[in-house]
Amino acid sequence: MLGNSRPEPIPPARPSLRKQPRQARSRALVDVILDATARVLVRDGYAALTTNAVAAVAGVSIGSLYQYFPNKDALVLALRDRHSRRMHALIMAEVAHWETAGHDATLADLMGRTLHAAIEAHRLEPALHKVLALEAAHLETHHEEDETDGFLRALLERHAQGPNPEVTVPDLGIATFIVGRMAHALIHAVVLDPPPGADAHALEREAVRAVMAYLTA
Amino acid sequence: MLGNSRPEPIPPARPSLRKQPRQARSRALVDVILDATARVLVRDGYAALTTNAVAAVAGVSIGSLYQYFPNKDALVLALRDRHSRRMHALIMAEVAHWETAGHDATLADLMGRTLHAAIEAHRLEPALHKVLALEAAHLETHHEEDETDGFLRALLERHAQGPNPEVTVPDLGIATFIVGRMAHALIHAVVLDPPPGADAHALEREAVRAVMAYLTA
DNA sequence: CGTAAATACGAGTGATCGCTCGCATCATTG
DNA sequence: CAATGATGCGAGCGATCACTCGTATTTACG
Repeated sequence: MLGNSRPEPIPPARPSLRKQPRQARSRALVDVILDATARVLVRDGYAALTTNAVAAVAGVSIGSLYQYFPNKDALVLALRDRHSRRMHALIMAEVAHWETAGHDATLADLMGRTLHAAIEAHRLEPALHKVLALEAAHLETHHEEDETDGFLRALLERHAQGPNPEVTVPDLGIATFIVGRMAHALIHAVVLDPPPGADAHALEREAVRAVMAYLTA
Repeated sequence: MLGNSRPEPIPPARPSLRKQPRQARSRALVDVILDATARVLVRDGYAALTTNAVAAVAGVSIGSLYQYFPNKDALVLALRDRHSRRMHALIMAEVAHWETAGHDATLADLMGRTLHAAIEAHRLEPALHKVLALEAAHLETHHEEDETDGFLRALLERHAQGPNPEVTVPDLGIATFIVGRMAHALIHAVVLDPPPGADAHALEREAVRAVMAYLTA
């Protein structure tokens, strides 16, 4: 025995949780730490985010923090994951809600509802979302957008077929790409950075109009 | 005399150049330092950007660097300014070029040319532009976008008047906002983050189509 | 050429901060 | 009620890095 009793011989490429919190108190601890991370991030920005500050704001010891997060980036990544999951859940709840109700909506209707749901989801924690989008963009990208793109593509394909297609775009792959980027940018613009004094409803209406105009031009 | 001979009693809010480079060699030095900043930024990212590294890559002393830049942020800000000015100059050269030639182009034509010029400008130093957009977004915003917005608004206004307006959008203020964000996002998507295997020309065409579809829907 | 100003230098300093480690406390299990 | 593992603690280490300051070199200019 060479005395090497490390439980993790090879650190995982994706820095996530170092140790699984088993008991209830430790699970609560992880949540409290992520809450504190969000507060520091929103209040002081990424540059001022130190592990010591997070621990202090969370009211836990720096040692406890490192029981569950291998490094500083893991903290932000975990927070972003939690935030993404919450937004995604919100959107999917909306979508599920329609499907129980009437079917066969027009593309304009579906797109309007989808964008509206996405916009509402962005209003969950807009300040946090803005900081994450602005200052955590250099961290490894996650798959939120991939999922969104899949959803979008399916929606477009469904309405580009049949005898009277509503979607008149030449290339569905490119169209998905363009619409994805457009929608993302417009949602952020409308929710996180609206021009001063503008009406939120009008902005949303125009964002939907922009997407639909492209698809059905 | 209390011996306080500091030339800058109050540090400027905007950290720019600490001292004006007067001689040719010092002007060259500033340029070399900004070049080095760009290289380090592109190669290693913002997190790894240290003033010592920049000085080393530039082949100058750390002391010389601080003769002209009051702090690290000033370095990045100055680089971004230089980069913006170069891009802006490229675009304006294009615009001036049309105006000497024929007039009275259609909106679709003008918008296509404008977006094309912007896209070409983004191809100047795409890697640098990407890093700046992604990792220097938290620094104070500059006025590049304000200028672009002014240009855009003038363009729209010119084509929203008269008996047969090409622009059919309800509110010009909102339209400028929407088009500005759309164009910005699509240009970045097309130049800095195109989907693998996609044709650059097709992407550009669709970007223009998207903008025009919104304006003339 | 002489002198003063401008420029260039780089070792070193002070402060910050990510992270460890040895120990205390709490929960679980038999 | 042990005994064992899980959890929690926080002083402090080690490394990094922005930035200073005293000095050396170069240029401008009469």
